[in-house]
Amino acid sequence: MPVAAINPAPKRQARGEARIDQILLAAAKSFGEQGYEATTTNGIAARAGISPGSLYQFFTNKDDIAHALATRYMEQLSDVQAESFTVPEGVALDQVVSSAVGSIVDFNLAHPGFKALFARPDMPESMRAAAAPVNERLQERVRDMVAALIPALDDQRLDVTVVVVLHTVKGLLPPIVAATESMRSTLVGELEHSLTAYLRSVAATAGSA
Amino acid sequence: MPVAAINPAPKRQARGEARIDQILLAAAKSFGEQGYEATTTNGIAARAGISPGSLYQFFTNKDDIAHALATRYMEQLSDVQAESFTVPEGVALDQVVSSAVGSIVDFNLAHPGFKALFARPDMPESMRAAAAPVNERLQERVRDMVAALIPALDDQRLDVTVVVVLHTVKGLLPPIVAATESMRSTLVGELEHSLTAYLRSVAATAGSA
DNA sequence: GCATAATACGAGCGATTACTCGTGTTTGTC
DNA sequence: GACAAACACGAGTAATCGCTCGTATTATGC
Repeated sequence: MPVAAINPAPKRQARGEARIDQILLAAAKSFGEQGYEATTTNGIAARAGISPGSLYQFFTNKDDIAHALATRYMEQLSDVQAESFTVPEGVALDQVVSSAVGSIVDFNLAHPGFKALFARPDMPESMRAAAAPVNERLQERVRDMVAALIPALDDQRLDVTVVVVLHTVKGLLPPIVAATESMRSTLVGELEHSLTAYLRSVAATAGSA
Repeated sequence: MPVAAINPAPKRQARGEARIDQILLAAAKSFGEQGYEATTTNGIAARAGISPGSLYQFFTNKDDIAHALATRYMEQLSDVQAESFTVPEGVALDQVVSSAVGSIVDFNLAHPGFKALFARPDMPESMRAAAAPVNERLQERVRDMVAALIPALDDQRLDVTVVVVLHTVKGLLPPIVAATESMRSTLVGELEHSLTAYLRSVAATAGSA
């Protein structure tokens, strides 16, 4: 006989799928506004317009919500990155950087909870696990992008460069998201400026190793 | 008659001063390891080797501990910055950057709680208030440094440049602190590389506005 | 030595929070 | 329409945490 499923996954009805969407949306807003710890599950339920009990029919605990949110972000990010992170041959470095930075910033603006899963240094262990796939995915994409831009880089230098690029973006996302619209575009431009200057400099010294 | 002091500050004995040091040290370690929210006041007390009641004879609440820690960091930072952030005339840009980055990294390694007050984007409001003076102080220093390095920058461009520099460092501090020693020096070098490339690029376009 | 203030203790209080459970309602299937 | 499964509710529970308070000990000034 087959091992009995501990949690026989219920067959979701359309109502249930809609509830899940509401819950994840409410959670994303709360995470983005107050951070993970300060967000209460009862608060998420209230914001989603349901009772605490209903929330726990779709998610086993608070971490599970963060995990589901991260998974969803990862899927949506894949779509965005498929367009904006590929490097067509013969395109200037600053255009590639601009495209990638733009898509990440837009994604953060459209998904307010994202930065809580991506740009935060000291998360509780449980949440770090939930956010890990998102970070790995981003790292791979940035790695491919940098490798395409600067083919002369050996693997070690490539790794270090990816860390610098990724964490530079992480560091600047909070002020960018918090800024007013005009200030935001200034900051985005300056982030692109910084990354471009760095990558050009890396490229200039890549061959002479 | 004078207004009665609500909290007549007790005259600290040598014992009391020593306790305060123990408490702040324990708090710094806990904040650095687990973050602010996950750190419990009873945990700080236990780590400091005292009872919860004793802790509250020196601090009115948890925020007060963070505030005192921030104040202490600010004083110690002033000493460090006085040496390493001043820009002697005729010194190369990359040397100034290297000195400043080195001092900030060393400070973080020596004071494990610092990054919880400096490099974290989504803190609770109460803690943001405690950390604000530290951030302002750093901002001023970086501003002075950049202004000395690139005198041609107008005020607006200067502000933006400072934000980029400061948040780039913020973003890279977590991986730098977490890295092993050899990886750490590589990352520090690369952070200096990035900042230098960016500032040189800013300097190159500063006159043509 | 004596009075006063500072330091020390730790059990426990009040508030908060993640999560449960008993019960009732809606939806899909035949 | 009948049955089961999915959905919904919200008061309640157990555990945690910041903080208090009554009491005991140690240091200081005279």
